[in-house]
Amino acid sequence: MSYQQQEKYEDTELYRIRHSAAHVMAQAVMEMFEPGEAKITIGPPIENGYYYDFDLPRNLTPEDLKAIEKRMRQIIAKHHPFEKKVVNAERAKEMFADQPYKIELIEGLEEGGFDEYGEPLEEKPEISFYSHDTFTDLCRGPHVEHTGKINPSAIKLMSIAGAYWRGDENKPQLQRIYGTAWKTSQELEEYLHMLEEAKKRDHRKLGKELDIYTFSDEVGPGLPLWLPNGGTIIEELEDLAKEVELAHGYERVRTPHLTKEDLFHRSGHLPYYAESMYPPMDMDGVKYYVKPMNCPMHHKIFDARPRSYRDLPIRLAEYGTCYRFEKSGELFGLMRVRSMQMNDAHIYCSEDDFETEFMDVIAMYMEYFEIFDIEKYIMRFSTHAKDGLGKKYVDNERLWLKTEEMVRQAMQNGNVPYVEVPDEAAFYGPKVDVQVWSAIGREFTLATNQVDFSQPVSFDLSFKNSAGENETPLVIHRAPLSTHERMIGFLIEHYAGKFPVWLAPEQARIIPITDGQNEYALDIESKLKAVGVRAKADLGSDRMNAKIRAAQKMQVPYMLVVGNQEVENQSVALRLRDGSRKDGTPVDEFVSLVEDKIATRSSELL
RNA sequence: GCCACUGUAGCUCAACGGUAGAGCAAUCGCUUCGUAAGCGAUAGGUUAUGGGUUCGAUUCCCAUCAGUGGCUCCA
Repeated sequence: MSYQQQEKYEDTELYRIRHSAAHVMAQAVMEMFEPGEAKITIGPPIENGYYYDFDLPRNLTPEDLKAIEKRMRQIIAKHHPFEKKVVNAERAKEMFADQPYKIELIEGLEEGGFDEYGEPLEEKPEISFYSHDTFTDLCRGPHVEHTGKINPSAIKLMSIAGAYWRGDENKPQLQRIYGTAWKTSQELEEYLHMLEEAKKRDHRKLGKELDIYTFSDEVGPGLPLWLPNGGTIIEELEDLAKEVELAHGYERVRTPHLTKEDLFHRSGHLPYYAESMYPPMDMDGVKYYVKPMNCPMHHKIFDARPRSYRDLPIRLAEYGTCYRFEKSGELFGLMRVRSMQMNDAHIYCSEDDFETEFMDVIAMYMEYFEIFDIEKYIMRFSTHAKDGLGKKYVDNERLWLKTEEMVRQAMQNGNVPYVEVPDEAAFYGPKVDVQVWSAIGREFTLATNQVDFSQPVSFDLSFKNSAGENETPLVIHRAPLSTHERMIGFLIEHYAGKFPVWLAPEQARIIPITDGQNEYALDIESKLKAVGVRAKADLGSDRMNAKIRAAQKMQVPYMLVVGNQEVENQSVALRLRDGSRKDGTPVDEFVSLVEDKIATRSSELL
């Protein structure tokens, strides 16, 4: 995603090193096959490295990767210069006569139309080649002066993957090799170390270790089962949502998981969203669908009685359970699942109220981000694309342009930084998504704020305005806390399992030093439970050290070690999960400390 | 869905043609200990599932299922 990268990346030496490494890799791969057998496509630098896509007569293996990497080092050692040559299209096509993908690219350039990803270009570019040693590639550069400028001890081939030509699943599938390249071996080591560290906080690993969720083959892929610890976190998130939504004037509703097909025809889901829906079940000739979104039911609640402008805005909230049939390869731990519970709400408002309502949702994001200390994110404003009208998007260009301008104005007036991305909207309107990254660097949408000018019309929603006329409301779909699945997946990684006290499944563990203090430990446990603290006394026969270790591994924020001394003073030897200690803390003092941290949803332990 | 890889006890891994083994967790004893692993014993597996090759399959082959890395797609 281009907006992730600094504009300047393309001007850096690292960019040229990676781009050149891609060419060197392509040479090494070409040498493994008879002339004309291997087809080259594109090989750009990306964040942290580069890739190159090939169409090859056989599949590459991990052993090939080692051989390719070895050959790359040999090529690098020869210090082959990179030479640029500008040619006309005719000559270019001659040179790449046996490279159909290159011919396609040259034709794109010739027509002045398209770059290597098939994206339109502003002006007709020149056609240039870069050659080094035996390898020549259609390429606009830039490169390093010669292959020796690539540090042979700072490169590594990372993985083999499939990728569609021009990212189109209807086009041939290519083999992609990902590589990384740095200036120094130390930078490479740091990068690899960073990847290792990221794996440790992967929610799939931590979610298992912390007993938050599980999957069962018998239940099905993408259908997570929340363990008690996960259930606790869900309860806390819902309590937070209830509080905040009450303060922002929302009302809570409840709707079924299942509806007749007609409702989804009317909403537009069946024409535009059918691919992502579970197939219907047939009841006496009537088809019922499990809901992929809650909106149609909320619309019917709005429509349950006549509405006046005085009632507006109406804000209906529900932690609704939805089911979406995501393709099998798209599933990803908790972050991408087939059953999910959304922090959903629909705001019905007039056009005049739109900006206030839309910005109030953005303000709600900010409130949440502050609570969770979320700092790294991007607001992405997704708009329609003209040629998707009637296919991906409801066919009403006038309303698309109008509502997009309303959102743009609202964001600008509110001074909210955002990037605008065409052709990413929901089928019913433009949206502003909050993009974040998983521990392993995968980007995904956390929260969303969407405009809908389509469903209110198809549902015949209306209210009486002050002039006594019927007016169609706008609908805002919003999910600041995402879904439980994605939010908790994200939070596990965000906190690396060290949840703030209010979210921690177990908030305090009491550890008696010998069983002589068991009774005292149980006393403290019930004192804490009485004020709503999730506490547990560990009365096992392990030594204290082992009990501490067990509590540490579960990231319990507070460990209360109690021996004879503590019993005498009515105190606890407080140990925090960061290893620090506050011995001799009076029990009452600890109780009020933990109560305060929970009540204020503090990120601090002390 | 597509391409590649992987699938052994709850977890992390070993054995890789001669009918499975360790550590941790669990259970039961012993231990009663001052801030990240005390000691011992017991139990736990039709080696994802279903076929095939073989005298013999966890190991080789095929299919299915699931997971992983990507692509596509998304809260």
